[in-house]
Parts: sequence; C-alpha cells; structure tokens
Amino acid sequence: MVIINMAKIELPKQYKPKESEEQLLEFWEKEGIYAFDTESDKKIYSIDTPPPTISGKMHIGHAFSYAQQDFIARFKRMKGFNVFYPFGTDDNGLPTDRLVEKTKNVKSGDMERKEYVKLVLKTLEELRPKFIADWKKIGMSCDFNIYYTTIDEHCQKISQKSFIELYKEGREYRKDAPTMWCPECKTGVSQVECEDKMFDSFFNDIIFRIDGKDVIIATTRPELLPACVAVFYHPDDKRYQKYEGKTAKVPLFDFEVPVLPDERADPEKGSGIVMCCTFGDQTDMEWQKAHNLPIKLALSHEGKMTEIAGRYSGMGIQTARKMIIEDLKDNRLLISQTPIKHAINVHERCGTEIEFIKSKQWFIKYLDLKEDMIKWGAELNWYPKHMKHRYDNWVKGLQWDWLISRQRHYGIPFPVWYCKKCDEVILAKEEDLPVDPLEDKPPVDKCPKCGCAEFKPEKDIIDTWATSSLTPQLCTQLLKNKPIYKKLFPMDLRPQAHDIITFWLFNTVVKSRLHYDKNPWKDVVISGHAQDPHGKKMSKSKGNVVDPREMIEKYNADALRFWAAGTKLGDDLPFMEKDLVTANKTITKLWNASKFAIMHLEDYDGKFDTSKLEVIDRWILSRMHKLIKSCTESFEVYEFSKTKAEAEKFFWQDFCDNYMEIAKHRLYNPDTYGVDARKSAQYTLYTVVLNILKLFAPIMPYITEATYQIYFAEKEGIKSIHNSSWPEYDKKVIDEKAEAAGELVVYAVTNARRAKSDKNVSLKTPIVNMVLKSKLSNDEFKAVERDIAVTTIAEILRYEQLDKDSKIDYEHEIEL
RNA sequence: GGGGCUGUGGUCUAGUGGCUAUGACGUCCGCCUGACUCGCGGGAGUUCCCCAGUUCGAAUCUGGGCAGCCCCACCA
Repeated sequence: MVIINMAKIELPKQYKPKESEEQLLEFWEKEGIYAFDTESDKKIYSIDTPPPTISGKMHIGHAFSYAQQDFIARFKRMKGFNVFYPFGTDDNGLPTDRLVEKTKNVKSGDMERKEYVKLVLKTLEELRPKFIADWKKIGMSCDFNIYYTTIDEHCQKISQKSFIELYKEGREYRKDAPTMWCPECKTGVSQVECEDKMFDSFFNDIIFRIDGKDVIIATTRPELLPACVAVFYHPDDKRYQKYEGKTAKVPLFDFEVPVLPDERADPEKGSGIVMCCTFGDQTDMEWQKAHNLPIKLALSHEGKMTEIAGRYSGMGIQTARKMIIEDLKDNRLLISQTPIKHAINVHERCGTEIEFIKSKQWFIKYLDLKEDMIKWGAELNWYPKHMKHRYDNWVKGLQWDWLISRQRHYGIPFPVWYCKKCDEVILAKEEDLPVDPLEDKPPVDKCPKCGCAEFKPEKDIIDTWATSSLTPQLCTQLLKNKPIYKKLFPMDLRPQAHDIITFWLFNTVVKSRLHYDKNPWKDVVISGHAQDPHGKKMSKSKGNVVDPREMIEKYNADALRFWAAGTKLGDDLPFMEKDLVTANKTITKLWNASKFAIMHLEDYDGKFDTSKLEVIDRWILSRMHKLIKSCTESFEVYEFSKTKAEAEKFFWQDFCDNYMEIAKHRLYNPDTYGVDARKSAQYTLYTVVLNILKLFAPIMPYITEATYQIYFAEKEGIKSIHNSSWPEYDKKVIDEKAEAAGELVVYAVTNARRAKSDKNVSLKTPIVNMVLKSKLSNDEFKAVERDIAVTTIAEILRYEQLDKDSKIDYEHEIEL
C-alpha cells in the first residue's frame, strides 16, 4: 500500500484577490523585486515610461495602455534583462495649472508667481501619493524609487539647460509674430494643443463699396472688420477682374483697402470675394506676408476689441459681433444671414476659440528639418508598423516652428534676462541652474553688447512639452552619478498610446536629435485606446467613461490587465464589464488547477528520470514546448495578446479539460497503476503548472505570484515568480509520436463524452463496449490504452489499426 | 480634401492562400465526473461588407465600391 499525503499544505479554499493583491504589493516593494540593479553587468532593457499627468485620477485608457507596457517590462525581466523602468509624473503644464485654479478656487494671474507656484507645489504634494498608488495597484512593475516629476528641480535644470544649448546652437529665436492664442488661458498655444469643435454660426453677406459699386462679401467674423487690410478675388474670376488696382471701402468703419488677386481665394465659396483681416485665420496670415500688408490688431490678449474697433473697443468678441451685425443691419449693409455649422479651432484644454494674436514668443526653429525628421522616424522600429504613417503625416503637415513660450505663471521659467537698453539676451550660467529670472539676478553686471547695467527678466515659462520631450534625459540622468548611467541612453523602448505620436513622440525625437544627433530609443510600441462598449471614444462629455479604480475594487487588477491583453497591439478595445467576469473565471480556474496540482505534489521530491515518462505525459509536455516557442516569439515582437490567447487555450483546454482528467487516475491510485506512473504525472504536473504560471505572469502578476508563493517559490529557490526565468523552448521535448497518441486519447475521450451527453447521462456512466480505429500501431495504442479505458470508463476496449492510405484518420463505435 | 486602421456566427474576437473558419460571452440541451456550478459535457448558430480579378484553390492577394472609427488639414 502506497500512502499518499495530500493534507499537509494549507491551501486556502478560495483565492481572495483583494487581500492577496495588497499583501503582494507590499512584498514586492519590501523585497525590491522590481528594483533596477545599478551594479549589475546584466544586459539592460530601458523603458522611457510615459509620465501620466497628475490632473486628477487614472482613467481606463491609462489602465489599458500602462498595463500593456507593463506586460513587456515583466517579460523582459523574466528574459533576464536588468530592466530600467522608472516612473515619473507630469506635473508641469496647463492641465495641472487649471486643476489647481479649480480645486483651490484661485486665478493664477491674480497672484504673485512665486506665491502661486508654491500653492501648486503644495497641492501636488497632497495629490501625488494617492495618484501614484493607482499605478501601483494595477501592478506596474516600475522601480518607483527612480522617480521624477516634470516640475522638480532636477527636471527644471535639464529643461533650462536644453533651452540654453539649443539657443547656442542657433535653433531658438524670439520673435514678435502672430501666434495662436487662447484668450481664456491668456497664452500662446501650439498647433498640437488645438482641436476642432463644431459651432453654429452665420455666414453674413455684407456690402463693401468698390469703384462706386456694392460688392457682397461673405464672412463669419464681422467683428474683424476693423482689422481688414485687403480684399481678395481669384485671378481667373471674371466677375472681379475689373476691380484690380481699385480700393474697397470697409462698411461701418469707412476706410479703404486694396483689392488684390490671389489664388488662395476660392471663387466657389461665398461670393467668391473675400476680406483679409489680420488675423482671422491662417490664410489671412499668409496673405499678410505675401502681399506685405499692414498688421491691424482688432483683438487684445484678453480677447477684447482694441481701440481700432472704435466704439466697439473693450467689448468681448461675441458682444462685438452682435453689435456690429445690428449696426450693419441698421445701415442696410447686411444683405442676408445664412446659418451654418462649421468647425473652429479651439484650445483643447478649455474649448475656447483660438485667435491669432501678435506677441513676442520663443520658437525652436525646425521647419528646415522636415526631411531629416522623416529619416529619423524611419530609423525607429515601429510596433505596429503602420503607426509610422501618423508620424510622417504630421511632419509633412508642419507649418509652424515650435512655439515654446507660454504666458503663464506656473511652469519652468526661461533662464533668460534681457538688456533693458538693447534687448540683448542674457543666458543663465549652467552651474546656476535652475534659475528663476524673476527672483534671481543675471550672471553679468553689464550687458556685454552695450554696457547697460539694467536688465529685465523673462516672465514667460517654457511650454510643458518642451520639458516632457526630454523624458529620456529626465529619467536616465537620475542615475547620473552611477557608472551604469552611460549604458542607459539611447533607451530601448518608448511605450505610449497613438494619440500623442504627433507631439510627445515626435518632440522627443526632435530634441534628442538636436542635442545628441541620435534617436532617443530603438523601439516604439504604440497602444490603442479603451473605447466604450459600442466602439466609441470615451469622453467626459459623453458620460461614457469608466473608472478603472471602481473596476479593480469590484473585480481585481489581474482581471483588468487580462482584459487589456485581449487585443492586438495598437488596436482600440471596447470596454465591456462582462470581459472582467470572464477574466475572473480564468483567475479562479488558475487557482483551482494549481491547487489540484499542489495537492498532488506534496510528496514530490523533484527527482524523476524523464526517460520513464508516460506517453500521455510526453504528449502534454511536447505541446507545452510548442506553446512556449510560439508565446516567446509573439512576446518578442510585443504581441502579448497572442501569447495570452494561446496560453489561455492551452491551459484551459489541453491541460485542464483533457490532461488533468486523464492523469487524475494515476495520481490518485498508485496502488493500481504503479508508483512510477504517479511520479511521471507528478513531474509533468509540476513542470506544466509552473510554466503556465510563468507564461501568464506578465499579464496577471498577482494570481501567478500568489500561487507561486504557496509552493513553487521554495522548491525553485527564487523569491518571486517575477524574478524567475521565462520558460525556455526545448526541442528535445518535442515528441510527435506521443502527440499522435495523445490525439487519439483526446479523440476517444471526446467521443465518449459526446455519446454520454447524447443520452443525457452522467459522465460517470460506464461504456459497455468501445471500438477504436486509427493509424497508430498496436504497440502505440497499447501505451495509451489504459488512459483511454480509465478516463472514458470503458469496460471493453478494442483497437484496430487503419490502413496507411485510409482517408479516415479515426473511427469509433461506442455502446453504452 | 489628405492619411491611416477596421469590417469574420446575436456581441466581442483569432486567423495574411489550402483541414469540418479560433476562442470568449450569450443561447439551447444535459451532468453535482474524488480542483473548480466563477464548474463539466454536448448542440445550434457565420453569403468571413459588396463586386470584379489573380490562382488548381481566397476570409486571407490585386483593383473598384460601401460602411464605421481615428489622425491631420481646410473652415469666407
């Protein structure tokens, strides 16, 4: 009698994710499981983690995209890399600024810059720990000790240094030029910060006097009439050619402007003749430049009408528009109004219509580099490939140099003063950084150019993107004092979502090129977006947003990650709560299957001569190694969804539904089937379960670790599954003959089940008589005969070998 | 207007030339089989968006449509 002991290991009956996740987080942190080893010689894999904006809370899109990048980090770690995976928060910029204005109910403009910045930093201190906790909870395996915030001193220094260097390279200039301006935020904005919004408006047909005749001109912006500087028609437009060289009298304001031909005027639009106001839109600016027209400013920085608007000055845009339309009507200068819906550029942060206003701004000159930019993009490895099109498309469409100054209080100051007399730019000294010119003195006593001893500080701040485009420097320079620092840059990976290819990714490439003439990373991995269940974009205004924290609370982090692994890299994925239910089932199944295995492994000493393996064990092991090969190949090219799907299928179907059911009998009854048969199953169970856990570990770090800790950690002698090695494919384990035999077993078992199901009887019901036919030899059949008979409960089992040329591979007869 | 992605059973999804087209959810029928009812077994259900072509053979390649989504531009 062989005594088997299954009772010693204390196994919790159920997996309790909430308790488990909390404990494991602590364990990982305490043991430094994800710590970057600064002393190691191992190959480094460095990740330029996107710093999430601290403006509030994590949304489901974050959870989705950060989970995906974490899969990669964990995979690489198990592959033996020393993974450099820092964490930062983006606390710079308008979103933070507006968040503080809102929550603290202040206006930054009404406060001293110093005071205001203090308040923001204090608010951030309050918000940050809670915010970062969300990222830890979803199981991010960052080294949270390698941390930066884009507003801290370290980052200010690097950002200001970047500015100084680029200035010295001649890449930066300051210019009084029309720029896109947000009257609400009272700052210049760049091309990427704008978005389209549909508005109801009117096409107003108003009368200009040209050469003694009434000419109708259509406009949506009558309030810009005082800034009218010319009137344009298309050179081929016969209706208006006769007015060439004449002047047009602007209604209400009664001044004359030239009538000029220009191809940019579209004869099809409106009346075919158009007014040019400085500045209504981009074309106006082009016209102004091309025809060397004067610049008239009808709008102030606050979005109010200026003095050239005469009696309308001081009014807001909307009020002025209304008044002017009234007055045009009263003077019979307005022929008609056609209601239209049209898209207008608005500031994405506040939804305010963008105006073009002349102001002094800092730019990075880069329009001359468009061809190079395309080359730089082509040097990156894009995953998925097609995402590169977005980069190229953006570069081709670039029309402006990079506007980097912002007229806000909160942010990183320009390290610049100007000579009061000659406006010479005085840069801070590198060793003094970071500086705040409003507080600090310039590094010179006299202007080197004119000798003047008085200076004025730059009040503007550097746009947040000009800093966040330095993340590779921001994170790697945290380890500047360690020898390993040199090995961190260029980095291996930039993971991010596709919506910010055009700015964050693009800007980072540009900065890295301008500074180092090198790309900042080798690979870019682009994730998609989480969508609502109907495949629509989630947005606060639509009210279809899902809070990931609620979902983690209701289900668990692994379930959310499991969902995030459910789609091809780069694809958007609809969020459906039922997917989390499904995920939970897999988690439970994993727990139960492991529990079953561990129960049977209590007396297993790890020693087994694999030449004695049973055929059916060789079958599952062979299949497992094929799985390992495929999963590894998928993961290497960042296709984690394939890894997940294949591992899941193998686990659930091959292993649980088939293998375990077949092997059970040997495990429970060594007396009947022999100790070696049991040992063979134990070896297989140990190997397969451990490897399944490992394959799932990057996707579901909690359940796999929890299970690993109960049994395998001690046996394997490695503290955490996340520090263990990724399963390795072993060609020697592939056994086609065993697989063929296994297939016959599965065929027999499936058909036995079907026969019982057809009769609506329990699977326990014995089969009276079963005949099996296949191409396996009689000896090959013999090796699995017992497995078939026991699993199907067949009382009589006969076998016939089919002819080699038979068209049929299997045949069966079953009698219940 | 330019660019890109997608279009597979009721729903979501796998599948880049060749088996009865994958899996999940749902649905229907049955089963408490010594890990698991968050389970087990089985069934039904797909003109693989449409048209044409290439091919011995197409969900898969080519061309042309149609539809959805996203990005960019224009917006008098």
